[in-house]
Amino acid sequence: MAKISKANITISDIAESAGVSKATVSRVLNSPELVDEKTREKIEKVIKENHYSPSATARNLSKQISSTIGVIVPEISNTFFGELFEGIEEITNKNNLSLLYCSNDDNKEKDFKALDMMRTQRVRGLIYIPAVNYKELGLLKQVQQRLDGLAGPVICVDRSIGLRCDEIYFNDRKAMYEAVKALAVDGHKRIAIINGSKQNVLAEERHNGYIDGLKESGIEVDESIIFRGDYKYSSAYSMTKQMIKLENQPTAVITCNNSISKGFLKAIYETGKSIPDAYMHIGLDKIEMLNLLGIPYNHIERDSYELGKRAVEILINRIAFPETKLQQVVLQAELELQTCRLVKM
Amino acid sequence: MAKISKANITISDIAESAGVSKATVSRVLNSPELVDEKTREKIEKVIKENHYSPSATARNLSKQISSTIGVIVPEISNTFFGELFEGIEEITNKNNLSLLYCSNDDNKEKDFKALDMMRTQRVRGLIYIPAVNYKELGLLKQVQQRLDGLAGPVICVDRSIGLRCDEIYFNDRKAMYEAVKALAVDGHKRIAIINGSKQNVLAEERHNGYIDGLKESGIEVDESIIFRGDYKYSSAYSMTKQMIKLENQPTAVITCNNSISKGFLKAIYETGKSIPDAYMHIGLDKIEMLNLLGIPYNHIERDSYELGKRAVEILINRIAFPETKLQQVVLQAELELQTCRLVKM
DNA sequence: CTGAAAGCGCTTACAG
DNA sequence: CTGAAAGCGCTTACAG
Repeated sequence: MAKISKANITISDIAESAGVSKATVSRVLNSPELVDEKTREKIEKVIKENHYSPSATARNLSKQISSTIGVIVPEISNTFFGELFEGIEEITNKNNLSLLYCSNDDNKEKDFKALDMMRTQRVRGLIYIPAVNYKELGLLKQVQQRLDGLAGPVICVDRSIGLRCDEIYFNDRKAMYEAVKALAVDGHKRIAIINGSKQNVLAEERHNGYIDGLKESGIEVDESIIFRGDYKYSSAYSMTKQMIKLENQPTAVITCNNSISKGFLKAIYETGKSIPDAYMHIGLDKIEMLNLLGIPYNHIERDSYELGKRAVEILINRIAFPETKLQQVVLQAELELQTCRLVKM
Repeated sequence: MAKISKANITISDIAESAGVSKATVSRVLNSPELVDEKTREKIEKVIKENHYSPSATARNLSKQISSTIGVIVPEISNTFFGELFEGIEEITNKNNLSLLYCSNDDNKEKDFKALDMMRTQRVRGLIYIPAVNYKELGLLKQVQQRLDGLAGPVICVDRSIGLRCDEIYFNDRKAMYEAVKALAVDGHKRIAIINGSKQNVLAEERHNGYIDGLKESGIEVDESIIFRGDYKYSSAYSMTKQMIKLENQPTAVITCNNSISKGFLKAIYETGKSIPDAYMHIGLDKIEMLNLLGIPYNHIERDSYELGKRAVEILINRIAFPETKLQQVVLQAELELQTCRLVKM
């Protein structure tokens, strides 16, 4: 039982060195209780001495199953997804699953490429945030086909686009509805919204919630203060600049994601205006920096860390029980109206 | 050549359906130029019709080499690492490499577990940010042994702790030196520093740069305004509160990472003070929110996106040319003294 | 409790 | 240009 002098030690080397068969070594690795204590100890010693660690590749091939979970996310540098991803990692790590990462940059081509990779890698399950609203584009079938071709189940996160798989997302429509109502109760009659494009499912959800809220509050819809661009900082920035020039000004503004909120604030700030003096404001998602600095910031809070954790749990459950009915989990976003005073700049 | 009706289509199914051998199918997958055009077209048709995609697991085992790169990062929700990770993903994606992700939470145990996983997964190469300063802990050999046991080369990123592998990091010492000098030139003689712990390599680097700067400027070192906690928000917050109570106040403060800067600003803000009226301030790393809002913020800028891209490039190069000499790449951090005016809160 | 053998889905050196 | 065969490093049903 001298040290094995080889670069890549395999199960055969261990078996030989311990004077047993590969099968027995494999058993101490997988079901040690089946192996006689003395043989087991001997084998374990050889394994330890040689720092042997079995190849996941070989095991996966043999078992016809992999131990890695795939995750496809738009972009990790947006805090919402960063925290989502951390939640995911916490649970996969606890369950000794590896994590294969791919970003799709909200881009259809990259998304397809990512899906193909997950396929080829035979991931055990996939956590999937679709890049775009494929339903709108008439590409839903193509995507569904790709999901069906995967080796494991899929959970679709954050964006519900009608895919046949488990889903988990926030109730953005309701949250928006409540935001509008809160503003209306506060006396606001002209409530602007800066939102993403009509192709985006979430933007539509949020738009509908906004309309719900107006109707419920008896406020007429005014297209001139409904702004739709994309979910990027720069688009929100220029729409805000436009808004500021409007004859008939809104008194309150709702911004539909983090980047939009930032673009909005930047434009306001640059113009020498301040919140809430110029407009009452409610943003979607917290902005960490404001929170850390203790600056009150009205927003809809969505716990994306929790979202990530729950998503993995559902996926693991689905892997264990493939036949149970598909589920849609809806998480509640919470309206956080702090002091109704934003940073005074 | 009817559609194959099976759940998991393999190369044998394709071969059979196309009336050729597995070897030939494999060739059209790997080196199509070796295959006769007509046979190739026939095979390609069958592949497409059946949406066949070869198993990376089987291929990896057969080729004795994997197509995934591992990455071990402290935490993705810190913007510095989030952007680093995006840089990494961009390059791996371009090179059709998959990315196996693990976080270590700046925690030794998780770090070891992550390394073991990378071993077992036989990653082609590893991008590694060590959780802690193992040299200090006398565990360098253990870590080195783990790195040596990996299937591929390693690039150590952001923290140089004396590991035998390629390295890339920022010249923090020089950046700190320059920050101190800039403040001294501006007339400051009492320059405080809020820094991470002595166990942390980077904290030591930064500390040394600070001392260099003082010496060069003929300023005596004053221990009472050198604060060392950890790199967390809360620690910086309480140290700042302490600092504010000091008899002999500093006139300028340097904070040694993002979280520390935030804790510092929060404490300053809460006390009703403002920057730069109370203290001139230089932080390490940008703070996105301040930047977006157009609020001037003196800081040392480190492009972590670039760091990530370069790291992968070096790793890919090392994989291609294993025998070339190990390299240490030092990136320059840049002092950005905007208007020397920070947010007025 | 243990071993020999077949098999997982590929690749590739070899022969033709 | 193509195929048969061996091999990659495991697991597991089967026999003993």
